[in-house]
Amino acid sequence: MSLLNIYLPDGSVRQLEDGSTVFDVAKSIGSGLAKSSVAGKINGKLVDLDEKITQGCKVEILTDRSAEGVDVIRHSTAHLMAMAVQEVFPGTQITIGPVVENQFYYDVYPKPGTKISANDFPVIEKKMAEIVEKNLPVVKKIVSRQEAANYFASLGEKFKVEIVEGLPEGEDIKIYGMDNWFDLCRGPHVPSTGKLGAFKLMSIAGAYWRANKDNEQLVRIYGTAWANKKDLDNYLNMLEEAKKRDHILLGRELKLFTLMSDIAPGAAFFFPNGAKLYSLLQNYIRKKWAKYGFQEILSPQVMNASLWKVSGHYDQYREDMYMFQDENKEEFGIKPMSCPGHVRLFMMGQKSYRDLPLRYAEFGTCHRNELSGTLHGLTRVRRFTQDDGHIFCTYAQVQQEVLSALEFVKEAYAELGFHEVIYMLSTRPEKRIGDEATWDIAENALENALKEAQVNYQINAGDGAFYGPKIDFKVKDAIGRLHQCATIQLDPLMPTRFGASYQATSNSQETPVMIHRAVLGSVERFMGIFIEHCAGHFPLGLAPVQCRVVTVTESHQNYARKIADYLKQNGVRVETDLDNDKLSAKIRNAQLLKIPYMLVIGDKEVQTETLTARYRDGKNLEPMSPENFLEFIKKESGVFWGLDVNQ
RNA sequence: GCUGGCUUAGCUCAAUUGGUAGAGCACCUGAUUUGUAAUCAGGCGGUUGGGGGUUCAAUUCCCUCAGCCAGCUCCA
Repeated sequence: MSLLNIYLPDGSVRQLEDGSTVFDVAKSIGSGLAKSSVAGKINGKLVDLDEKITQGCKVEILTDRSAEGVDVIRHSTAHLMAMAVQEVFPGTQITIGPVVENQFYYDVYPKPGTKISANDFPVIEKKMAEIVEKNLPVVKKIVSRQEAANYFASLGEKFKVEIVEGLPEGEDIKIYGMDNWFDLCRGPHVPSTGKLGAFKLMSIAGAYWRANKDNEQLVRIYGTAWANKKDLDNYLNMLEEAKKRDHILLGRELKLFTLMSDIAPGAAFFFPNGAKLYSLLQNYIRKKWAKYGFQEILSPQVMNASLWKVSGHYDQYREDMYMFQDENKEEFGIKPMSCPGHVRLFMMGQKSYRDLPLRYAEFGTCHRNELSGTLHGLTRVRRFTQDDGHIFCTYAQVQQEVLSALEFVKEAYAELGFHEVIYMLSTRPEKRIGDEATWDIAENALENALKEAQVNYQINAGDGAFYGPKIDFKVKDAIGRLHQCATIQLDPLMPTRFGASYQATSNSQETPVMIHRAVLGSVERFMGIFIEHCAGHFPLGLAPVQCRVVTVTESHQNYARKIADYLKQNGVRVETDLDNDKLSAKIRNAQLLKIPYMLVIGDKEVQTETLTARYRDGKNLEPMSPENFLEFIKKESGVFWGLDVNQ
């Protein structure tokens, strides 16, 4: 018997007997690892624990503590659920059951006349628990295409037969089974059902076979599965927490905005408090524009169809644009984006290499007729305002400009309280225009900028736009959800389509490259994410109302007004509550509005000419003079002080 | 747009098998003058999302349109 050398992720070498499996590797490292292992990787490829190792391969053990390991658990739980559904509802056919973020689903085709609803979840979950209890081994069979087709045909599983027939000829087909129940699958799966158990069925939705509405209507059952009960509970709690933070709910409670979906679906109405937050965010970005060398411009809301024809949007996105004809039957469109207008503005007058890089920025309010089913609160809307910036430059300048844009994003998100940002470089897609040399230059420029900025980034191969590569950003919010906001895109196409040019040192006319970049993405969407991120407890500097003066009795009104006037004149966003309610009621009302500071005014304060500030966490500051409180507010507001134009 | 679920007062929700709607909060008025999350009393408020149908009778059953929610798809 010979020995096999295998390599572990840390680079160390280990020797195992010929015929050993991935599980044996785990055992050789430690019994704890073997116990928590659910699958493995050989040379980067996901495999089952019983997969045989080969000479010189790289082996990785996936435990239930790793993200990939938990996804294996989810996938196995999807199979478990499908098995249970077929036991509870005999005659149901199975199709596919993939893993999605934190969850899994399985599409099933119930026997005609059978209706599966969320009310059936307890029964299905109970059946699943029984199978887990039995700790059935998950067995794998390698069969030929014909064998697989025959097997599923004998069960009347026409969807499975269709999938099998679509697989390439000659390739081995894997089927996984528990007891007498088998499903076609690439795997890997957990070794036995005892590894499962921390799951919950979540929701039910309709779907079509192969996502085509002319095909059979399937029932899609969603569930979530985790390594253990604690992780499951954490996830369910996170969902509960997310519900409480829902920006639509908070938008109403905090009097920020309202949705009048009957008259303006996908477009919000902002109350004064919401409009204040909106303009504070805009002014914050304006300040950054100035710092990073952008000049603010304004472009029209409605432009002739000829513009959209040149830009390509007319052909590509006309259905989603608001188009209309004027009295001369001339066609116009409300802008779905600002880029073409910015290119046209760039083209006005002569441009020289001395003008580059030229950085234009605009709060571009755009309208896109998004499908009704996609609309949601502030995060998916038909009317939105992008903090849109376009840099016109030479290829030689791209790297420096991208680096500067990266700094912009990094700085802004840190200041806005998002401390984890994921950077992704999306490279050339299959369907693309432009020559390979240009793509090389463009991708290298973006990658070099990422390296120079010293940030970790992932590469999303093939996910770039058809005209150029891009850097996308995902920010993590307070409860761990990722949101895509900022973007930096390289675009040599748009300037070319419009024939934009500048005069180079060689006296020739050259086409500039264009960098699209947005930091917030859209003010609306960012606001929605921001509301949920801080659960309505806005940082002092961005709170629409920073403090509310509350009186103990009517006799304190004059002094309270004096305080409020003083703070207001000095740039603090302050309001008063001078009603004859009990102090406790006033505190409660301010608390419900999540106003950062309540300034309590009673006999004590009037006599000593002070105020007692109560923070929304319930703690009082030492009584202080209005002057000292003003200084305190200024300091606490940090970079956000002075953004309010009405101050 | 597609699939499923849903739509009752500003908000959160009630209303037996079909018998033309109630409560709390909010709001308004009055009383109360109060020290850190709800003072008391009275009052206003609804063509039950719009339209159509079945029925002696529809919030309830059916059709249709709109909107909302969860997914799908999409996100220039």
